[in-house]
Parts: sequence; C-alpha cells; structure tokens
Amino acid sequence: MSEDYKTKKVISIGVVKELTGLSERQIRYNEERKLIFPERTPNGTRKYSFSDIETLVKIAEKREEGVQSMELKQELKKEKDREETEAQMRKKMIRGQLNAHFRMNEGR
Amino acid sequence: MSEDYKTKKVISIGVVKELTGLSERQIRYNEERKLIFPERTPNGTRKYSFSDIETLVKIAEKREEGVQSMELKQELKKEKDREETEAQMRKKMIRGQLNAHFRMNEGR
DNA sequence: AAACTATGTAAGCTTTCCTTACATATGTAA
DNA sequence: TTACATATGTAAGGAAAGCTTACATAGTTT
Repeated sequence: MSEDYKTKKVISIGVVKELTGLSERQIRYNEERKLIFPERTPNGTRKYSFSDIETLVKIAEKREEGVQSMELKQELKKEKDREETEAQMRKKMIRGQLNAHFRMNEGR
Repeated sequence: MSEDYKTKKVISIGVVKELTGLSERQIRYNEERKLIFPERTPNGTRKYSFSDIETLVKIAEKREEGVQSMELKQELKKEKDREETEAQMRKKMIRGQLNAHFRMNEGR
C-alpha cells in the first residue's frame, strides 16, 4: 500500500463536490484551465486526490477575490516551485548531515 | 478541511477493488461480517477510507491462512483496543509533561 | 463591438453501484 | 452422514453517478 494518502488519486467528482462545495461544472472547468490534473480510470472517470481538493478550495477563495485563471496558474506554479525547492533543501541538509556523520566516523 | 486523510471515508468500491485486488463481492461480504464499516452517501453508495483498505488487505492475508471471520473479528478488535490504549498513553504522557511544565513555571 | 471568463443547465449515453437471489465448494457440528 | 455455516461467483434489473457536447448568459477585457 503506497502510503501517500494526500496525493493518491482515488476520489470521484461527487465527493469532491461535497467536500469543496463547488459544482461539478466548476470542478471540471478548473481542469480545463489546467489548474488541477485529475487522473482517469480506463473508462474515463476522473479521480482526484485530497491535495487536489485543497487546491480547489484555494482557487475558489482567490476567485472570490476576483483573481482569474491565468494569474491563478502563475500563483500555483510559484507555490509548487517553492514547495519543491524546500523539499530539495531538506534533502541537501540531510545529505550534509550524513556526510558530516561519516566524516566523523571516517577511519573506523 | 478535516486533515485526516487516512480515516476519511471518500473512496468508492471500484477503487477499493483496484487497490486491494479483491472482488466487490468479497469487499461487501467483509462488511456483512462486521469487519469493516464503510459509510453511505444519502443515496446508498458505500464510501471507504484508506484505513478500511488496509484492514481489508490484512483480512485477505489472514483468510489465506485459513483464519475465518469470527476469529478475525476478535483479532481486529484486539488491535483496535491496543491502538486506542496507545493513543491514551500518549495523551497522558503529554498531559504529564504539561503538568510538569506548569509546575516548573508555577509562581511566575 | 467582439472576444474571453466563469458558470448554469439540458440532453443523451456509459459506467458504476446497489440489492436480491441462486449456485457451489469446503469446512464444522449434530 | 445429513445439515448448517463460510466464503465466493455470477446474473438480473434498477438507480445513481459520471461523461461529453452544446447552448445561454452576465461580466470583463481588448
């Protein structure tokens, strides 16, 4: 069992609708504008992750403030980049610590 | 958004089938035997959590070893009790630490 | 004004899910 | 051994959920 409950795409549109309060139309429209990327089962049913749901909620909030798709896309991209950079940083830090560790125990 | 991705019941039976490799028949049967407890939407569609899926996999493994529902129920109950006890313990420990903390800063 | 954005809604169709019921192979108990 | 219990398959018929396409519309941008 894969373990990443947050990003695994297992939720169908009806539940997404429930959890976000958005209409199916709105949910699909956000896909059309390339703001979310559900997967599809072999027969065409869309599957979303909890992460997608969070993104949808953020989008809906922004849109209420008048922000539109193009800008939202920029913002989401920036956010993703930032997250990835942070993940990279963490990785490097761990590697650094490991290196330090092995240098310490070097001539064991 | 509630945060507990592992226990939130959002997955329909088709996906559970995919993820576990069990037949719908088997999945529903385990419910009949009171080994899992999916929720229902207002219209009767079953909704499972990742946690349910993990339970189903455990059940399937045990059954292959010839263990049957009655015993499985006992085992699952024991496991649940154990988990709850552990959660309790953690709570108590935290409370203990908090108490200690406030005793330390007592006459502040 | 023309084009674009965001959303609603309807039609028609396919897929998914539900319940009920019967069949069956094994295992267990009377 | 006959009878019951367990675990699973499968089929029928119906209801719910999902999909695409298309048209309508109120604002916004160009």
